[in-house]
Amino acid sequence: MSAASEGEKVTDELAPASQVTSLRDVARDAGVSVSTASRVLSGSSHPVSQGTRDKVHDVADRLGFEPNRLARALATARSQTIGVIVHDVSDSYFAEIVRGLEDGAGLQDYALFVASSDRDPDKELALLRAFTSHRVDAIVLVASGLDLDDYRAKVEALLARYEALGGVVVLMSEHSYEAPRVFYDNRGTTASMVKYLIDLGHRRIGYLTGPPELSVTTARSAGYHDALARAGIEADPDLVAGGRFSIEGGAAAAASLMSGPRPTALVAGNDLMAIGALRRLLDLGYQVPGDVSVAGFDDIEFAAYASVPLTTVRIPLTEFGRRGADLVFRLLRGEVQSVVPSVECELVVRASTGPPPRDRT
Amino acid sequence: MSAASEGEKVTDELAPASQVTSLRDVARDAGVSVSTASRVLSGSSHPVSQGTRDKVHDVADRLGFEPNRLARALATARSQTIGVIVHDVSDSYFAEIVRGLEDGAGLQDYALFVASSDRDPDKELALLRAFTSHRVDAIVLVASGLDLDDYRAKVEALLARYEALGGVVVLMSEHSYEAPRVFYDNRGTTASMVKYLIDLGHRRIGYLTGPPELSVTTARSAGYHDALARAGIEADPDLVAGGRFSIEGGAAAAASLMSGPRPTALVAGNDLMAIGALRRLLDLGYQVPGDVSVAGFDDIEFAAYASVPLTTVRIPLTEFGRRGADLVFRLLRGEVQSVVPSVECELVVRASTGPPPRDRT
DNA sequence: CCGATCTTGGAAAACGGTTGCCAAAGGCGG
DNA sequence: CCGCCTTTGGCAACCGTTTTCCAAGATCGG
Repeated sequence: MSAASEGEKVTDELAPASQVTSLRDVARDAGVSVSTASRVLSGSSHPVSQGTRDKVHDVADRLGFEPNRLARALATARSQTIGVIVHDVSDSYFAEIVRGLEDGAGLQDYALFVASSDRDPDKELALLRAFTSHRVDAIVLVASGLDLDDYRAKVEALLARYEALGGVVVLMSEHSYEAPRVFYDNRGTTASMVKYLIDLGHRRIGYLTGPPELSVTTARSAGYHDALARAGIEADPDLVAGGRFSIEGGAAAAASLMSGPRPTALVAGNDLMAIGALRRLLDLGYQVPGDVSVAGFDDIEFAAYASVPLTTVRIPLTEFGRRGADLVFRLLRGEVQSVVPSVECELVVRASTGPPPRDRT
Repeated sequence: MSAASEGEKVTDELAPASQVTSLRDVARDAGVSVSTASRVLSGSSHPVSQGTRDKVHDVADRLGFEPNRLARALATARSQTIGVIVHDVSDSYFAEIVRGLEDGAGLQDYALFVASSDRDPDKELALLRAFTSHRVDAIVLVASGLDLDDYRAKVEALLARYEALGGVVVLMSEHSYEAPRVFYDNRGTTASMVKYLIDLGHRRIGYLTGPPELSVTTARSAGYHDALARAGIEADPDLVAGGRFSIEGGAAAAASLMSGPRPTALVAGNDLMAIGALRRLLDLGYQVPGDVSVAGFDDIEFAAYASVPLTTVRIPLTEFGRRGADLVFRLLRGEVQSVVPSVECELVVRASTGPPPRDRT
């Protein structure tokens, strides 16, 4: 029977080889050309009859076909990806923003690359290069810019090259580079926080500031000085202590201020610092807000659950992220050139602030 | 002079067109073939003389050439990307793990796609499909599996298809799918937390459990029951209250338990729930740990800074993430088939737990 | 001084899609 | 019944790399 097996050649059914199913397979099975299959599956505007259309879809479903986006990207020059650079994803501020970006991107079937720069210039440059190499359709910088000259020049060169390639850049923080951005008012909002404390009666207000090289540090602490100036209070340099934008940074800065000029209120550059300050003050035996008031900035989710519920400035972080994504897509569609949508912030008064203690004006 | 301009044809210098510079440009400028340029720039093992090598590198640098990874991926079937699915990036538990994954991936020049599934089966399936489509080299599931039958079947089908494509799957949570995973002991560790409270003298210990359909919920609450059984304490179903794995979920569950069976200690399914419970208990006028002790699980960064510093189980989240990345690469290199590296957890005792109140055994 | 061996570099075929251009077929009015 | 227009679908080039296969030149022992 099956003796002369050698001769038989079933050319047609030969080698599906358990390989990944490609458009070619779908086309073959559906009895159409690859072009037609592509047009059906990729939502092209080229007309294809309903019958053919159904046939192709059926086969694609049956075969579990998943178009290779790498190939598609190569052909269309659109990768359907966005690169996001944050300082640290595990920092709630950034994590919440990323969440918003992700939601916005997901709606358009875009995927998000997320990377942390750790405020390291070299790492940031490397990330920029990597994203360029991956041909992301947009780069979103939510990490604040660094005020370092040669770093700035390099970033600008890289971003320019990236944009020349057709990429879109969106800024979500203070940055020297010129690009469309979505923002909120760091300076003005910090000023209103400080004014709020002044109105409560505080005169010796300390400020816990972030790393000096971050652009956002500059903006926020400018707000602190604005408010003091407007109230006619002379700024005392000793009332400002710096540290990293972290819990430990805040704790250390608070401790140093308390062992020195003894302010009646502390405004922190962000919630993390405020939370650290709070804990340290309590550990040192101070009452909050009885002896000293503490205020933060950002309103991360935990602000309300800190040692003492924190008075802070509410930035709608997730919404902010979503706005970022929206801006990206509007730019990709060529709808806008450089709008600057902003997001409103508001003071959230919780338990950590109150009037200054009686015994010391 | 330049009258008969039509005729002149400068074929050579015609249209650089300010386009993106490709390998072809580099090759042309360096006076070598595209293949040679590729070999130099992509670290191929094919021998190329040092002279040629230098020439190519020089030109590449001068032109600011960034290889198109999409094209490279298409040719090599390696995209140098990893897809990560978490429940929610803005949840510290996941954010810290993602950070570890990112660090590990970055070391190998891999980029990370991060997406949140929100515990929504459909969304999770869509993400799986999207990652497949983007041809990520690995998919890491850090979101816990859902115990829903037809969802499970679909996930398994999708993952199988993905693996058939050459992809690697790594699990970082309780999941029914069979794949290499890195884990920690949810059940045993919860049991030791509960035992710790029993040893402190507690007998009526409440448990704040997560959503029943999550595999991790099952594992952790099993640990709670193990410890009770071992101590010969009869489990009281009324001492278990469920809720979402969130601050609000914990607050609500705690409130319901206190208005009912009045436990002397509360063990939460995770830190978020514990933080919510803590706040609510304080608001209701209870002393923690005077009236009731509270314990969490995970040791997210904020655990130490909650309303009362939280006793909890420390999972080295960032390290855990890094292990996940390591496993991915070992699998990609074909070094291992299915190891199950684990990470050690330890009890961290802070201020939120103590002996039960005197007046009630 | 010659064939064999090593180096080095190029041509061309993938990888898996998209799309401009063209042709076949079907529908239509005259 | 015929020529023309409109659908519909196929061919083939292209996106930017990698890699296989091959050839030319250099090196070298005999």
